[in-house]
Amino acid sequence: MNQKLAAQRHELILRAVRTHGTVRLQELVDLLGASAVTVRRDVTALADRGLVVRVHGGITMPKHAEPFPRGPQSVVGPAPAHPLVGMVAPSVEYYWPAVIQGAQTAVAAAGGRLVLRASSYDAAEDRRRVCELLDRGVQTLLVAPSTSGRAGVELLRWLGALTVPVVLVERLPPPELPTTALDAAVTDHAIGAGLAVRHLATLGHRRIGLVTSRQSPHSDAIRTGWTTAVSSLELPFNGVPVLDVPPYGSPQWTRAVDEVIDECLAADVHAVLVHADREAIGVLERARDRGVQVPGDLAVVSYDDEVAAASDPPLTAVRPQKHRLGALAAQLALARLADPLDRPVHRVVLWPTLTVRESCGTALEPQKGWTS
Amino acid sequence: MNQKLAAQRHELILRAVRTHGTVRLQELVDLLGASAVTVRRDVTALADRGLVVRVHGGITMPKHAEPFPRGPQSVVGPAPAHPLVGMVAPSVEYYWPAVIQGAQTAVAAAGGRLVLRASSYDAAEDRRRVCELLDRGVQTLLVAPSTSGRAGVELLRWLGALTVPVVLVERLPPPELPTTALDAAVTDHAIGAGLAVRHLATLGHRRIGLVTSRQSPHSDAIRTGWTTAVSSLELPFNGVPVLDVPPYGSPQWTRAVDEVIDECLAADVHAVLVHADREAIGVLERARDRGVQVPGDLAVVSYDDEVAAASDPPLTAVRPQKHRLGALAAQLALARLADPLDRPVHRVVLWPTLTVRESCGTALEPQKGWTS
DNA sequence: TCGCTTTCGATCGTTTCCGATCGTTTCGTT
DNA sequence: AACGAAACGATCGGAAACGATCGAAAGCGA
Repeated sequence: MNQKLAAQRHELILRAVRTHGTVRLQELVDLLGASAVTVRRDVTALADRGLVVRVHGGITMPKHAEPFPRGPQSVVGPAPAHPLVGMVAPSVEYYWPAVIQGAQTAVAAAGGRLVLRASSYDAAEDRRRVCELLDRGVQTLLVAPSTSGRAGVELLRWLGALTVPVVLVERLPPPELPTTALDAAVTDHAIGAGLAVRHLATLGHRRIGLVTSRQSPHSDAIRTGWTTAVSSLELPFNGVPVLDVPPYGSPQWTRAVDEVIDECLAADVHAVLVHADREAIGVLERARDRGVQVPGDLAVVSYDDEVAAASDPPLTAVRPQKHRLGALAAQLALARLADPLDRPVHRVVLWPTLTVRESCGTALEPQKGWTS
Repeated sequence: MNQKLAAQRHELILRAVRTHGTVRLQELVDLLGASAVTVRRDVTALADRGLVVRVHGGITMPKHAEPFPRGPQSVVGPAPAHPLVGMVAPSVEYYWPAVIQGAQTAVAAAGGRLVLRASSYDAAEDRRRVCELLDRGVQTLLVAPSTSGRAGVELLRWLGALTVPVVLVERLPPPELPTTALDAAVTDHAIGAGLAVRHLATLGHRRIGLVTSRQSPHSDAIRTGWTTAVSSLELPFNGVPVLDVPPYGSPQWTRAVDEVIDECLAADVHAVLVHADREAIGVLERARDRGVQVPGDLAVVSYDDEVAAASDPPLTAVRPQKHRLGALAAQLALARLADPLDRPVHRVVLWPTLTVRESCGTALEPQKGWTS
């Protein structure tokens, strides 16, 4: 017929699925006079908003709970005796080993087996790894996918449509997909950053800097946590350095750390939160080389307590509960496996803890000019 | 008939097996008009999901499992032999009985005992009840305190400083106390409201009203959920009534409901989300008295599926998982009791589910044409 | 009018679904 | 226990649907 606006097409699609219950995509093409790819686009848009459900070859109404309050039909046969659980972690070098061990422990405790595939912060590779695991025959999945960009949204959409239960680890569905009904276990890194800021504040610091490493998916949360804590404690922002540094060991590394130390001291900032142990240790090393006293001249809190205890001086560190998080995610998956239908979506948030060591100095020297 | 979508076939198969109890595969071939191998594939897929049970030559209903198939799980570490768990609920008439029962079953399953004290949405009384329970010797507490106002903040601060573990139920610390390190189990009422709005939208409504009851602590969350859903679905706001009504049965009740109905019909709004079953049932009654057809003239979704099934017509309702929530809170408390120090703060969020009944007029008779 | 963004459509390679065939297994009857 | 009929599982090929990419057309602001 003639050109229609997107909103009109959506309305017609909804009307059709409403009256027929299920509609074939080809029928929509005839009905709307638009091309198949356009109809597909419309349909995915509606599905993202939770108004229809995509099936191969067409769409149906969203399926909700049965009107008849029948007894828990739940158990699909008792939970398998030896469940095979798959896991896709974006890295096995940094942060994730502890999470993986936690999941491993929990799965083993339930008499099952965990099969791991490593990915590399890339949506396409994440998907390939998941496919491998499905071929391998896993009954449920723990995934920490890349959620950024269009590919990330696409991946989440795909994960949400799998037939095996999926639990997101340290990830939440992006805001474009508000109704993606996946269980998730995450750490509240913003709270963690807040813990560090508050600790430094109780030690008497008022000007507290922040150093994050580029390309970490948690940096954003840490930055917002730092910001809200600083503002809710009514600490000053202006002049306080907030810096990104390149990866530890890269060519520009030393220069970047020097810059951090210089900017802090120049801005009368004697306390910093540094994201990631490696980077914090690097700051410690460089400070020692240059004769900057830690914690005397500069108090340092590390975010992410991997090797912080072994530094010199030992680093006070925010400790995400990675082992517990992994175990929790595995428990969520196993529980969902035992009751895939009636069980509502679970979203669990763990707080990090703060481990106080020596890099902040226990005592606060009496501040001059302590006002208001 | 001719070609059907996979989802349609699955639906028909489920319907057939539900009405007949057991179906021969050949009957399904005739019913669906598909080849035997296709039917077999469908049946296999359904059996994998646990929806039917395969037998030679056909399928049967899955045998219903025992009501509480949950095994002991997730609680790590030795818990006290017979823990005494205290609980303070703000009401024992509305919403809370199911939560209390859930906590009761979980505590009993762990070999402990639950001691309940009822309060009444008042911070001072909440505190008195907690004190009574502490005198009674409880080892851990489930509390749903009043969090509003200065008294609420004060109460939360006090709860956070108690020596026994405290788990908040359906409450979070107020934003003034962002670091109050209490475990909590809450329902995401905003998501629940979104579910209702989306359901009405798929049924074709674009102007969707909202009726909340005053003085309910959940009303705010429901209102924001309604708002975000309406805006993310690009539904209209202007002219759509958003109303507060006095408690059901109060003197102004009838007048308020009349006003709701009048405003809706005057604004061309034929769908409303009503917070709380009682109020929704009141709307239904008044509509019937006045000759307003439900769902013909006005589709109603109730928030909070207590008695919604028994109304006339039965109400489609958003169902917070109260029983599970209570059980979850109790498990959190027991786990904290077993490991009071290292265990990080746990915040668990449950999504409600939507139970579709008749008050919205699903209206679509899905495909006749098969024998009964 | 130009340039930018958004929206829609055509094409192509890939995936998924469906049906036919064939050999094997299971059930009921003798 | 033996037999035949029905049901089952595996494999293959064709057809439809899907996703990705690119390009054209329309809307919008300067």
